[in-house]
Amino acid sequence: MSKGLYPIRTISSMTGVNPVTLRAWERRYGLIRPERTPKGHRLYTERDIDRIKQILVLLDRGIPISQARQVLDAHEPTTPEPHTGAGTTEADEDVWSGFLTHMRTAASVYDDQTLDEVLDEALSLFPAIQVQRRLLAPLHRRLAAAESADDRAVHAFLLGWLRTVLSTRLHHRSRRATGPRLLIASQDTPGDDIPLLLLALEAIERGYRTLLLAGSVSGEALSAAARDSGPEGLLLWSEQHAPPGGVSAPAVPEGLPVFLAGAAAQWRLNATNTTALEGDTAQMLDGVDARYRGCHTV
Amino acid sequence: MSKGLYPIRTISSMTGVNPVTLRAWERRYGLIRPERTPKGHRLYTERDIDRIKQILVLLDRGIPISQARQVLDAHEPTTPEPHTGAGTTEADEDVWSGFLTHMRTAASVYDDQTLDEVLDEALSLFPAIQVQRRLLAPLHRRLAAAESADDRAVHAFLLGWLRTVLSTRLHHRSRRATGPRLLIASQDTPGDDIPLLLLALEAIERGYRTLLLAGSVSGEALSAAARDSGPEGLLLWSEQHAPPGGVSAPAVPEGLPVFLAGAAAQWRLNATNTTALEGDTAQMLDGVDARYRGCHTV
DNA sequence: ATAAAGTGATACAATAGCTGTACAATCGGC
DNA sequence: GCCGATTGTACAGCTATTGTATCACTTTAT
Repeated sequence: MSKGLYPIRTISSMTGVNPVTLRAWERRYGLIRPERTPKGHRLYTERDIDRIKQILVLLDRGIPISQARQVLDAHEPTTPEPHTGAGTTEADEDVWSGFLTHMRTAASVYDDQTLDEVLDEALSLFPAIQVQRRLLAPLHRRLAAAESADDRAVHAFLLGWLRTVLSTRLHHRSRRATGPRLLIASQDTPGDDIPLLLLALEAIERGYRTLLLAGSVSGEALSAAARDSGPEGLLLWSEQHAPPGGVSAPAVPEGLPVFLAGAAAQWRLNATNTTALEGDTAQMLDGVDARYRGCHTV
Repeated sequence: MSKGLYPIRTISSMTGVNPVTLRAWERRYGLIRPERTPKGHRLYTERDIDRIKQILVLLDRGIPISQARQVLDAHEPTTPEPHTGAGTTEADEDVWSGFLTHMRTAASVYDDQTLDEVLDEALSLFPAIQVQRRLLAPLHRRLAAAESADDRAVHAFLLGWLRTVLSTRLHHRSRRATGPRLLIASQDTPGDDIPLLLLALEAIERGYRTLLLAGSVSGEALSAAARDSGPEGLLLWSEQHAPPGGVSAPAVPEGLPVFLAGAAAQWRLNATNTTALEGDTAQMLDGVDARYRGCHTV
């Protein structure tokens, strides 16, 4: 598998789709979102090419381009053979649990090559956000509660792998976001920052620009960062059941919205402008979205 | 002189690439960095010719010249460049300290975009191993001793960025290695695993296959990993001044060489087959090399 | 010694890319 | 047939990329 980064002209000649059209698809439907060079030129990967070819198949079947995204996201399989275009959700469940089992097996023998391969396969079949929610997040949850020494070793290994994979994605994606700037920080002892990474990735998917401060960040340090990095929101994650500095939020610039996630959502703070986020990653981000709706283009 | 060294005109006629263009590629993208005569004339090796031919293939595939480096780097795991110490000039020193200042400034305003850009520039001028040793490692050292709240916040930010950058490199490179398998682990509280990442990267550069267990790994978990992942060496990093489990090394399979690095190098263990590693990252790996010399192809 | 070739720096032109707006063809519903 | 929505494409006004030309020197080789 040769990993290349192709400019739009190459993609156009390989797929037969006019560059203008490719840009229109991206702008209007977000169908393919290639990476960008620092100056904004699009860089497509092989995966994008596959996706475009899938889209062409859909168009050929008479599916309007505006629907293509939903069809793709709902996992119209790569093998375009399904007699029913309807929801193959049961089959999907099997696919996910297959992936999950495969990955857990690979992890238990410390085989990161296989982990990579399974992830690649999942990403070629499903949109990234689904893979995060339905494969990586459950994978992490499953091993976080490790008991035996064996499991804890596997957990440490998997944590490293997950962190690498997720932070690489974060790094790549974060360049082109344009929405409100969110400072995402954790105040716990570091060690397992995967939930934070998943949260940040979800935020990026929704257009936020994120700045991640994982690990243990003291209240003062957090205040300094909130002052100097000029965020438009502060998302604080903690699994502590009480705020470390008593009942007051960290000192933040006037008017900066603060979101509390994890166990921190239970904190009773007498601060205004503070929102508690509950539920899973997606629901938390819904809460953030609600705060900015109408004020910013997300 | 088994290897030929050719001047630029020869390379140009052999590959069909205009000398001016070759110079531009070198200046703009650091694509090929030939040796130089004392007076500065370029001397290309056969390997450079191969590389140029690969580049021509990439161009033919439609990959823009500005992306060729990334693609090549992703494919060719290691460019062994052992002659390091000799060519260090005063001008180089200035360049490095310029990079360092630039990065520290960028970090202090939480500007990861600029961090990326400076890193790209450094990587276009120097081999990766040099960049690790002379830019990333010092950058990390400089901020690890942060005192003020401001500095600690910046440190947390930089730590995240460094971790992402380093682990991405590690992830990419580790696929091709074929040497002895090293299990690299830390037994400290997690938080700052950058030294471990730097160590693992250096190991990869030298051809080892590495398996990294960062974060706090208990002795039992470590034993389990050492048993199940089938390593040919165990490199243990710790900043604790005494081994957590008393004076015995973690139970490892019979005959498995164990290396101790960091403060752990001072541990007095009554175990055989144990080597203490001192000095900087490169010196530590020299110690590991010595252990395997003649037994394996590194 | 003199010509040929190399060096960095700067500049330039041709091509290609970006965003945003506009427009025309097409399609489904009434 | 009419109307609005959909969708591919065109164009304008910029910016970016990239191969090459040129200049003023320096180095090398005959």
